[in-house]
Amino acid sequence: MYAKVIIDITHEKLDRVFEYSIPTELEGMLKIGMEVFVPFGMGNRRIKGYIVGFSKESEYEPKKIKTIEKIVPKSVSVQSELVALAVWMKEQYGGTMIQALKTVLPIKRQEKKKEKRYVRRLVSKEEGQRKLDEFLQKNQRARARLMAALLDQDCIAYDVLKKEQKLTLEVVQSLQKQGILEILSERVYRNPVKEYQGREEKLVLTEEQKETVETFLANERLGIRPVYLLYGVTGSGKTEVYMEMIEEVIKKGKQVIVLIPEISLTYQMVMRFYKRFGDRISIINSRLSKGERFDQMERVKNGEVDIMIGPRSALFTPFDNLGLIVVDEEHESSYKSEQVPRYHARETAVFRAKMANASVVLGSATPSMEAFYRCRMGEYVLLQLKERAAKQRMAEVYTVDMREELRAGNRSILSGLLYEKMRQRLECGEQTMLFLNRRGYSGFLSCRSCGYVVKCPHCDVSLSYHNNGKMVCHYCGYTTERPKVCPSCGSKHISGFRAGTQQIEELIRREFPSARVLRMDTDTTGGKEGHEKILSAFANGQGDILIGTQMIVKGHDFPNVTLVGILAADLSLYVDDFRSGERTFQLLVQAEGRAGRGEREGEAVIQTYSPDHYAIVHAANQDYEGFYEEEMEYRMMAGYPPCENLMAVYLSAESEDLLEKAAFYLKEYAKRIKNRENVQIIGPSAPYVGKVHDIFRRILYFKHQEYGILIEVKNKLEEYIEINPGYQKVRVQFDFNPMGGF
DNA sequence: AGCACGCCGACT
DNA sequence: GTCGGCGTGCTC
Repeated sequence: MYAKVIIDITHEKLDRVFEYSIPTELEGMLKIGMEVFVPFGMGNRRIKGYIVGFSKESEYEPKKIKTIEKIVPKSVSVQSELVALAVWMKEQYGGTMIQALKTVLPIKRQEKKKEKRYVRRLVSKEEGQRKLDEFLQKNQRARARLMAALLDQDCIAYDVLKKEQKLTLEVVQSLQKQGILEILSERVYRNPVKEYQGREEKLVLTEEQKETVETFLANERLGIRPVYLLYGVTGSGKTEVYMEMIEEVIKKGKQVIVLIPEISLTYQMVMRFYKRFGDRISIINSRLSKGERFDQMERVKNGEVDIMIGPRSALFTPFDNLGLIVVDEEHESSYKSEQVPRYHARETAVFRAKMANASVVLGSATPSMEAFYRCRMGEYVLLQLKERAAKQRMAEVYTVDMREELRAGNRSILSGLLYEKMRQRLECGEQTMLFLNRRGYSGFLSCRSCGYVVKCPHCDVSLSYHNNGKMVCHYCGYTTERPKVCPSCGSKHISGFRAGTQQIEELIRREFPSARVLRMDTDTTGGKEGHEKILSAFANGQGDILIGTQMIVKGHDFPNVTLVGILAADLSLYVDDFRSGERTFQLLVQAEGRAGRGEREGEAVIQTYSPDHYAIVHAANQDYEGFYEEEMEYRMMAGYPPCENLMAVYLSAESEDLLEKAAFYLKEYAKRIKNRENVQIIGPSAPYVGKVHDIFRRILYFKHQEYGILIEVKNKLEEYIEINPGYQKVRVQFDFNPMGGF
């Protein structure tokens, strides 16, 4: 029996499994995920490693195989659980073991050890110069390089030296011995939760909320820990329900992970948890530096934390007694990783919870087709909140057919109805949100005469027009001047499509000169702080109208908003993707849900060119189940998830020729292996964006009812690619049940 | 990452 | 010749 071990040294070259034999005294005691000490290298240094698998036969020369020394004392089982999770992820989503392990154990000792080392010169410039001459004379080139660098700059980061001057630690240490320099290390500890404003008094739950919590608690008492789908309309107080459940779980000494989509990690949300649970919570987000994240993980390991809140990576928090995982807004596409392994945090949460015997609560006002389907199949338990927490009515929704507006002679972006309603709001001092749906759309520049569209020369997408007169590629950042005449036909009639948030802002300012207008999109707001500022300004009543894209739909509660206008509701409908209907429905319902959260009732106006599309009709009626049924029919007919499973294979290469060959042969190979299982193969096709950064891309799709069959196909293809040298220069990635990731 | 091996210039 | 420093390659 041999064990496959990953060595705990962070280095590309060592990023693979090493085989070790198992001594008799450890036979039967070793499990996947355990930490063991192994002899490594010619000096047989004792190094920690992780067991990731076993095999009867060795693939390596048997006489060179060494033996595992022992199990690391009190090696926590947490990590073993996470390594097992990585094994599962590798199998489910493709990629290498290292990639999976790195996802699951993102910041291990590396950060601790690194602590960011600096090298500082101790001797005077003159002394240094003398040393430099001495090194040069002795032909000690590496030392001379180091000395020269230190004369140039008194204090330099060690990794910079290593990279730019190609120096090794040994060289630095020899100068340290001579007293020429010192090695410093720096460590900052910062808790991202800044202020503390006293405890929040527990809100009184509504009957519905109580019932929901009671169901959870009853199961909990019986030790039944299923996956719940908490389907609650917008404003029904799902967070209150989570907090109630969380409190119960941590009372029993267990820990909780709360996943939230990156964009809704608002200050407001964090403070709610903080007020309720104090500093036993920890938050990670992408703005945190690696060191800060490491500190948070240290707090977890020291048992200082019961609740971890964060985006999908928070799922890998090393709790050793996990009791509950909450996935808020489970339908959000940000739960799907865009890097290998392309895991879905919802599914992965369900698996981790199963391993740890914990519950899962998925929450959404517009559940994903997957989650609701699983409820219908009896796999998940449905918990429902049909009413808003303060009994407010849902917004009254009006649909405006923009084609009719045009026929009636209105060429404005605003329909007559929306204009009129906005005017009323301004009069009575209530707020309006204008939501621009521009998913899969950017403000491109086109020629009215010949139809030419200005495109990026490196990527297969149209360039976006920015206010400063520049054209920018959103994929590679390529920037160019806005052409004055059409590069193709020379016509002067080349102009932008007037539908960006900027254009809308200008129009609104013209139409309502007295209104205070705020705008929020990626261009205007410098990162998260900027968003926060604009949102809280609007919440504080420092604006009458807020214009924005997807982002304004999330997070903040705006009690004074009584009107939501949705512009170009159907723009997201015609994206080439089987989820476009679902995504449109979700966007619209979430946007409608912003209206009427306070005391006054809300209204929403949907402007669309396809008022009869079922996604828009059901969104206007705020009828989730109606939408679900109809969407499900389509998915069933077309064989899309969740009825069947879909595996996308993304291929990319610099040479289009090579790429096409690679795709062709991969398909041919797949045909040979899959026949007995009746797997449907589609493609290869060029994706919506066929070229990025001068790298060409193709997609192959595999469809089958059984996820397991697709995994088999994946494993075979991975093997084929590994063996076949023709794929050296072709990147291949697998994406199961994709969410538009290529 | 760390260790050995082999190469190369400098010094005795 | 030998010694010490430096670059390279390997680690089950």
